[in-house]
Amino acid sequence: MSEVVAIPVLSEEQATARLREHGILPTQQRLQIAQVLLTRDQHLSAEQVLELVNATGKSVSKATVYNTLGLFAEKGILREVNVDPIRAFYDTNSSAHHHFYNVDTGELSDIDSGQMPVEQLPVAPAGTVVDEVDVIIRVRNADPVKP
Amino acid sequence: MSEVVAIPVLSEEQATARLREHGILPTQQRLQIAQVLLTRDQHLSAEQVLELVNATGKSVSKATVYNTLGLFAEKGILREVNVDPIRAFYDTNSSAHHHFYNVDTGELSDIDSGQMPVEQLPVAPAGTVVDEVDVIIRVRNADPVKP
DNA sequence: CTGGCGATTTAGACAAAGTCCAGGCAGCGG
DNA sequence: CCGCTGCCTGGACTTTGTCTAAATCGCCAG
Repeated sequence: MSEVVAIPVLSEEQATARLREHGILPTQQRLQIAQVLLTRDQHLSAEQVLELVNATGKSVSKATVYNTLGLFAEKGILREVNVDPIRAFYDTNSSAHHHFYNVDTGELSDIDSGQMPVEQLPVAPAGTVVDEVDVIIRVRNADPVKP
Repeated sequence: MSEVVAIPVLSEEQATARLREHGILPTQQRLQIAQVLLTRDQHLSAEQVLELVNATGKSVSKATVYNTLGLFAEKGILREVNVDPIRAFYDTNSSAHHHFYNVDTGELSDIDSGQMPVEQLPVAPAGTVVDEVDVIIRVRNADPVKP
């Protein structure tokens, strides 16, 4: 028989509220996605979201997952993180914070905001305004032994 | 008739020297790539490098360009910059510095190192060591008028 | 309740960036 | 000059993401 994995989901009411707060029309599929995503702070790629949603039973198409993640990011529910040139990650913690990226494992983790001093920003190039500041600290697994 | 564009290239001697400094065997193709890349500070995607090299007459295959850029990055001649999930950029300025990324134009520009205060780094997760710190400041074109 | 309409969703075709592979070539050590 | 090792190549392949045309949904006016 197939393995049953409990996937934690947000209640429909909570998900609906989150979407409305951000001016997003809560459709069936968007709720589906919001419910699996917004349960906790996590970093997922689009493909992972697709699998996760479909694992809950109700399936959502690939195109919709991509559209929805893009919409959520635009509306500020999610934050897109670019660390790997081959795929984007979406961070459910949309508050200002930075990331560690383990290049060996591909793991992404948040940097406690208190640990990263608010740095003084340089002036943006003429004709442009700052949109967002991303700090990525790339880390490697420490060699267990070193001669 | 076709337009003739002068592509500045490094001399073969200089390119050879740069490769040897970094412990890279200077083959025909690697020199070709080094000569067009290392003439000045620039930010290029792999596809752009491919076009650029082939525009000089001597052609190099796609696989070799990818392999070589990866090798150069590993050996510290280039720095890989991830700003856009759909393609990687290679920065010929390998010294420590950060970037502005214009999300409207896709333009990447260096941040003068004096303008970006050396921030105190947070402690890396257990079992890992810091490899590199990337700061990307995303900017948008300023709206020319705003009521 | 019913019709209509714009927004949303869908499957699947398509595109772009990058990787892999098997075969051929190059250049160096002997 | 020979052979070994590493390098290069074209082309097939993979992965991630986008596009399209058609079906469906949600919701309001009548």
